[in-house]
Amino acid sequence: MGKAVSKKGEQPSVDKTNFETLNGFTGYHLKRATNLMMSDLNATLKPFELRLLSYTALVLIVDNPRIRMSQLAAAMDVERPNMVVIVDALESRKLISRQRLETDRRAYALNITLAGRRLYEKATVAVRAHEERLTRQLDTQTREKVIEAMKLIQKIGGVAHT
Amino acid sequence: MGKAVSKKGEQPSVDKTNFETLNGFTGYHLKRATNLMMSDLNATLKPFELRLLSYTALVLIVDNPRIRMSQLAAAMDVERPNMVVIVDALESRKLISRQRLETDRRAYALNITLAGRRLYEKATVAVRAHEERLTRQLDTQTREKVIEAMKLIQKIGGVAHT
DNA sequence: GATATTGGTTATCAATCATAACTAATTATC
DNA sequence: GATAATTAGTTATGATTGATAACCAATATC
Repeated sequence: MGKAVSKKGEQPSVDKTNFETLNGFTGYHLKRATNLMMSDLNATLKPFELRLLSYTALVLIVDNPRIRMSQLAAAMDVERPNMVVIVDALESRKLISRQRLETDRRAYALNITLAGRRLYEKATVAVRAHEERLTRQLDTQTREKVIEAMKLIQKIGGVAHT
Repeated sequence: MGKAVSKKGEQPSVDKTNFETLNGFTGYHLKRATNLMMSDLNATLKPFELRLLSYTALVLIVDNPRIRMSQLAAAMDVERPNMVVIVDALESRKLISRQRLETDRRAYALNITLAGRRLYEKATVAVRAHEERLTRQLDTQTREKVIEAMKLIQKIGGVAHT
């Protein structure tokens, strides 16, 4: 941390930064907090050799047995080509399995393996601890309110859609 | 929560995706909402040929006249090399000015120009409209609570610190 | 006055994300 | 029932972003 340059104090900017305008923006606070949480989450997942997207895929596969890749990609808002590399990595570690669908032989049914489930369990314990650690200062009611607020924001959808 | 899981484990995944576990994570909702807001923000700034970082830099320069590049970079959590290109772009559009400090001739004092201030004003009107649009469904009290919660999360700082 | 540190810069590299184009299989159209 | 259009997955590639190393000039430290 580089601080403590208060010799003369003639320069207000050298001293402390004024965040007045930015502090008025909800999006600003959201982004800062989210960046922090995501960085901490990735650190939390590192011991399991997982990252945000691979962990999310694991979770969704656990919660949605036999999910297809395209559905997974849509659920995660990830382009299909990028989904492939994530799924490839998980499969090559034998955490999930691809299985051709009899009903549609283009598609794969993705399933968690035993090893995958075990990793999922361990990682999820760590993720819950990470969540608890970062939201400890928020009482349960506030946490609920925040989640509700985030859901409302997502419902609106924004104006940018190209 | 009503689920459409009617049959035996046949193909619930083809129907609707189950987000049960993810929905339990605060970070998940935060990230989704933030992604949406940032995407909408960038669309909002596009007509002004600004993006998140260049707009943020403009704001901080307006609020902190004569700020130095390094301080700006620290305030924005941006590496200095990346700050250079942002400042370069703003300066080449004559929205800000570099001025050598007499007290420290290595550093520059960054200042907003008249054109820069005008663009800042216009862009900020648009950004406030964007914020209003995306948080309209939240009453003032909820908005305050969300911001407070985000500040608390940032205070904790996380465990990841390379 | 030699050494270390800081502000800014350049060049470069890794990671992330999006796009185009292809195959194989399925569905739609006539 | 042949042909066209669409979909699932894949490959290759490109754009954009963010981080690192090394450098120069100026200041600070001893």
